[in-house]
Amino acid sequence: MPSNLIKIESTPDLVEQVYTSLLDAISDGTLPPGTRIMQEDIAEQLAVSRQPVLQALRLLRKDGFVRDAPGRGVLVAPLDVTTLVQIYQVRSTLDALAARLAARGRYVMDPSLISHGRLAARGTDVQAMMTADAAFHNAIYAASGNPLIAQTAQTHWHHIRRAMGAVLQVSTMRESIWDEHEAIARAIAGGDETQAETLIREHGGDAGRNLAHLLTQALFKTT
Amino acid sequence: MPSNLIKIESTPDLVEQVYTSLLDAISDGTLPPGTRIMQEDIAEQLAVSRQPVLQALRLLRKDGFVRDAPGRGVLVAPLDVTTLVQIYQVRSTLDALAARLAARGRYVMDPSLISHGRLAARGTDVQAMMTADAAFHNAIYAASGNPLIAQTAQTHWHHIRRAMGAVLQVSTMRESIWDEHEAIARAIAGGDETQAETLIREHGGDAGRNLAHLLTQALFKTT
DNA sequence: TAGTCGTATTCTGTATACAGAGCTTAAAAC
DNA sequence: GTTTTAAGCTCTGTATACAGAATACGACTA
Repeated sequence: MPSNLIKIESTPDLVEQVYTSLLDAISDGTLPPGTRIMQEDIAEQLAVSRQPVLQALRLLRKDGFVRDAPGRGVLVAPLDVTTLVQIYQVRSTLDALAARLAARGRYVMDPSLISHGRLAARGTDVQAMMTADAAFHNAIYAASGNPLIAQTAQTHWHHIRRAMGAVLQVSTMRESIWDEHEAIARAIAGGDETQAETLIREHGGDAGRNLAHLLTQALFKTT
Repeated sequence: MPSNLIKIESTPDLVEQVYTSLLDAISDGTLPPGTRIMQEDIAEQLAVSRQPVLQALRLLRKDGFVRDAPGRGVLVAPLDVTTLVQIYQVRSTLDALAARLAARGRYVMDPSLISHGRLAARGTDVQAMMTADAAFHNAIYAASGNPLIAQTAQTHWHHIRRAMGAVLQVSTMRESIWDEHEAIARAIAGGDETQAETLIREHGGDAGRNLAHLLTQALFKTT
């Protein structure tokens, strides 16, 4: 029996659902930093018992999205610039590793990733810009052949998305980053590991400094 | 009231205890790869209910120490060389980042870390060797000022420890690595970021290749 | 009026109870 | 004898129940 059937593995798993639901709410700002989270509230809103909520919160705590408020349950983790800079440091490094590995394999990227990105960058849909950016970087992670990179970066991505949402500035996603992306893709396809690594490291450094700067301003403004 | 009392914060937290207990057992080989884990067994052995065990297993799954065996609960993750190489890739990269940051701060390492390491390397206590090695690298992580690095590396450390246990070879920890360590420490103290990064990257690459090689042999031998 | 003690409420973490899904085994049919 | 089907068992995931800890509020005292 050849059977090219797709494996079925959609176990609903309430914990997983609660996890993604809360993660989305935290990432997109529905649950702002500092919000106190009570298990019972969440459970009621999602129409499940407290049990899956408890477990999901524990996972979120491990990822740094919520933190303990001893005696008062958990809080949505505050957004601070220091943490963001640290995340960017690690992310840029992993990006560099992924780019090097992808270049070693002379990975040729789908050109539509870049053209779509340019298109989004010229528009006003911030959501689309972020999606295109993520797609570009995810392609490199996948090409690296090391799933650990993608997995780690995925978590970072949500943190960054949260910071971006707080900044609200479209300028974060200027179109010139797609020139950088294109250069990176070229270096990878050409097998120039050093060049690819250098370019993506600068790229990440710029993005990190930029976002940190904007976030600082945003936090000052509201204070 | 001056009160120099130590802050009390030892919440026993059964989940945490079960987590570390299981993690230790997996890391040191008490629970070998492929072992089937049943919640009820663990709960009974640790004299807790199934609830904390369930949550601890979920955390371990997120870290990659156990994996789903649909319909049969969870299994201790198998040890395969590919995964180990991937872990070393990420770990080496993070080490390089940490070394660069530490060098930027011209961090001067406690010399006893190295002298103790040399002492351990000359002995036969494998446990002591691994502890000394971990202490050296952790010092660099701490000096980097980026807690995210230490946190991620901590998980990797347990994976590596597991592989080392399977290899059982003392030669893994040859004394010459402490020459490398010393050179790294010197580069960091001298503020030579590039040198520190290069050295620790080679160091990690060597260690990774070496361990992967030994693990391959060990796995073949038992098969 | 201010401070301190006590009580009540609230929320978490753990234990027990329940229901569903999958595997195993045994029996029956071809 | 082999294959298929059905029943029983086992194990997980979720819900409910229970107990402990911390906070907040109110009353009492100085």
